[in-house]
Amino acid sequence: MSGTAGAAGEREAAIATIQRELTAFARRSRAAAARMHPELSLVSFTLLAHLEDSGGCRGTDLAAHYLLDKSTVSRQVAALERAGHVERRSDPEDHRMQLLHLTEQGEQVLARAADRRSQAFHARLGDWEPAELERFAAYLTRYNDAAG
Amino acid sequence: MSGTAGAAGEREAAIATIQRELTAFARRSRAAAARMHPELSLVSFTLLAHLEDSGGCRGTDLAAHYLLDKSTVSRQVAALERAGHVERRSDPEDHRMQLLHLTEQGEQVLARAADRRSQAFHARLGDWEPAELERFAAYLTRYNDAAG
DNA sequence: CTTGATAGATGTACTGTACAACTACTTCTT
DNA sequence: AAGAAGTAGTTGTACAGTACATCTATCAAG
Repeated sequence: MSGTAGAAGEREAAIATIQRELTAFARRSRAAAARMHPELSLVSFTLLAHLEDSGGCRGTDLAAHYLLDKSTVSRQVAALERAGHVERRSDPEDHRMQLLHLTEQGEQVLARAADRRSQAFHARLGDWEPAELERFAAYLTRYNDAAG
Repeated sequence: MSGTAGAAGEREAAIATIQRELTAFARRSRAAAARMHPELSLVSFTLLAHLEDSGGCRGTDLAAHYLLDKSTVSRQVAALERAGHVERRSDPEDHRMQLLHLTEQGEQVLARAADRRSQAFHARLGDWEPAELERFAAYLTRYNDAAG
């Protein structure tokens, strides 16, 4: 009896820790990104990264992928265009939509920000064993898949 | 040679995955909190939870702990007070500072939000093995400790 | 008693975000 | 072919969260 109660308690405790630590991380992330690469907010970084990964997509795709309102994306993209990081190309087949793609400058800015992010992550994970990294990566992926 | 290159590559890949998944989580967290408990934003929740954990503290302590500007905390606390979730008590020893503590209503609102958060986490982690939960919790704690 | 430190509030400004209403275009239906 | 319905994107408006600079009140140390 006390055995199962103890096991349930450990389970509770582990979940509480996960909740607390993930929340702490979430709280810090924007400010940390702002410190790491002030020229590119976390959201801008994410959108540019998606454009790079996808090789160009529409605003609607960004909105759907990140659960953002299309107006939010519209303004973000407008700002990124103003900054010279993205370009829009009208589709001759369908004049409603515009394909967004990175400019060369956008690629460079993204690369620099990605580099600084990567350095920060490497610094924090530098002394982890390969097997630990693999497991952590797998756990996070599994968690996010369940959340999304 | 190819052996070490492969190991380094796996390491890189794991770190990249961790980076991607943590970023994805951070991006979603605020909106998720807003959906989960609309009456208490992620930040408000965090501040109330800290007041509960600490059993009452000063605005400055909150600012230091969460790396927020004191003006931000001042306004957040003012809003929480307006909502009836916290009360301030002047210290007769030092009239500069005010001890913040939860009201009974604040405790209830916090408890409800915490409950809904907890349910969401349990739902996502329900089918994890105890050993997996322990390791995930330990990894997150280790990561955050390195980041802070 | 002045000087400097500390706690907090306020003025101002900017970012990210949503919702609603609008325009422009495309596709479907009759 | 004409009108209805759907889709992509923009714009008006509003709000939350945040920072920085500045101000007030208080305390502490010389």
